[in-house]
Amino acid sequence: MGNKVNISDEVVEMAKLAKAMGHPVRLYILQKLSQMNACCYSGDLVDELPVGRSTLSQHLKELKYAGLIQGEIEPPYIKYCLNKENWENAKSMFHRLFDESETI
Amino acid sequence: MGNKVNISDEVVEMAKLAKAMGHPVRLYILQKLSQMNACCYSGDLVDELPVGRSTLSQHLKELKYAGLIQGEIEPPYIKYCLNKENWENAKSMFHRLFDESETI
DNA sequence: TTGTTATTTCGCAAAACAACGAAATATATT
DNA sequence: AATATATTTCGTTGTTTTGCGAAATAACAA
Repeated sequence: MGNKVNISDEVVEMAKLAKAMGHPVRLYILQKLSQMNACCYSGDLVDELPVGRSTLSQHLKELKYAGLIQGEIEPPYIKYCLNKENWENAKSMFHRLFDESETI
Repeated sequence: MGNKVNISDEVVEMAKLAKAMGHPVRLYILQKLSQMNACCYSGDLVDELPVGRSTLSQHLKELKYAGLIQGEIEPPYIKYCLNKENWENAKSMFHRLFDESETI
């Protein structure tokens, strides 16, 4: 009894993605970037979002850490875009999760 | 300038769902429940997951709070299942997010 | 009533998160 | 060299999360 299962790497990885998506500001950014393959600058975001520069920077850092976005230096700006490969991967993981629930 | 946007209710709601999914134990539970419309008992889970009873209970509480699962009292057990309506809603929100990124 | 089983709530400690302003960095311009 | 712009890092503060064991609850059985 009590044979502990070990949680699969996929579940751990997906939980990390979900956690990164689990804040309104971060999800807003992802939504924005996912629309028509847009990219944006930290300065654009700080103008439209109700958080300060340093706070926004932290959120961007977390999205980067989770692998969902990437920043290209484009002096004097940093251009942020989705990390497409990882985004596609995230998409298929969430797809799998929700499609397993299909009533057959 | 700096006309702050207000983050839509949908984004706030979806962030709440993502947050609830953002822990390996909770995601494991959701995955399990989503497979073939299964339900389970807290006792089953505590046997297979590497957390104590009270900790597991907290995780179940959070999933309930987010609306993703529901518990039916079935003495002496409590049977946990997905909250199908909200699960379908979550599914379509995540779908929308990821499908906006389609390269057209 | 006393005990048993399944689960939750409480109280606590440690860690992580969210937010801010000030200072630092990096790159261009004067 | 000094200044300006865009962004990040640092230090701090208050809040939330995660985890545990002990005690509480709820339903049933002896």
